[in-house]
Amino acid sequence: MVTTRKLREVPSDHYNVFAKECPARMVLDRIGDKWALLILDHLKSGKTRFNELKRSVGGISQKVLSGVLKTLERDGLIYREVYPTVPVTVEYSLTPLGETLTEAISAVTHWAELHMKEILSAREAYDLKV
Amino acid sequence: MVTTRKLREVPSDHYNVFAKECPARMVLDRIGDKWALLILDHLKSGKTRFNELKRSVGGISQKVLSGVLKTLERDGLIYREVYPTVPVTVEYSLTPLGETLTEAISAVTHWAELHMKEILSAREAYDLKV
DNA sequence: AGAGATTAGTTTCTTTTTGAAACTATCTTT
DNA sequence: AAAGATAGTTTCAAAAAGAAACTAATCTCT
Repeated sequence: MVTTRKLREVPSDHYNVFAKECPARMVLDRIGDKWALLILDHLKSGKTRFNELKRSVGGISQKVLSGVLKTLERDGLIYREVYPTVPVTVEYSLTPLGETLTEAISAVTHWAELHMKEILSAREAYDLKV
Repeated sequence: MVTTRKLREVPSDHYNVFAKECPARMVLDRIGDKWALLILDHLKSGKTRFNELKRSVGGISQKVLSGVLKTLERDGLIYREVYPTVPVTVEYSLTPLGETLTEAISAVTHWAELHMKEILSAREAYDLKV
């Protein structure tokens, strides 16, 4: 026997984000990323175009935005609709599946805004000690 | 005028995770990270030691685990307690502030486990098309 | 007594990812 | 004619992550 450790509840089919090889972990690898969180959270406010997202999500590069949107689309979390206007228009929006995720995500981003002060003062205290 | 875009509600003091320079964003930079999410989520089950965390959070390297724990401690989200046993014992646990975050985080990790199948089939569908 | 394992990390080196900037292509505006 | 907008891709340098070895003190096994 190696160590005694508490096991956590795992839903239905033995999926477990803590297991490196579990597909659920691959899912978390995608959504557990600040850019994905911000993009999904922003899409809650409705269809958004590429450059609009780039302006809204401050500091993201086009390359990363493009990449994250691609994987979110592949994972069925967002739609990508192309309109043959000139220049071309591309609209991104949440799929029903993506919508089921945004509540959880908003809770996290909202938490960040809400508890910022506590974190900043914790940092100050820590930096004084060390 | 640049573009018309919907503004989202911002809590109390004009903090906004979408703004690159906002301190709330720095907070999200920390917690919007798969390793931080997994570590915090795991700590819900109680005090945990370094190597126990390493075993539980599959695939994390010691270097990264050590680094993430350090920043989580600095941000006041976890405690680090050292006991002068031999060999030394170090226990990590959630602070009250950290506990306020774990509910939001569990929602995300739990979502990953719950909706894995939908995501996997979305991927298959996408890969067939492209 | 020496080998091996344990603790919680750090160090070094390689590989991967990220970020910044420039570039594409087509059309409209100045 | 040059500039600006669209939605990206490409290229290159910098930063981060991952793998593996190393630390130091002590206990256990042979």
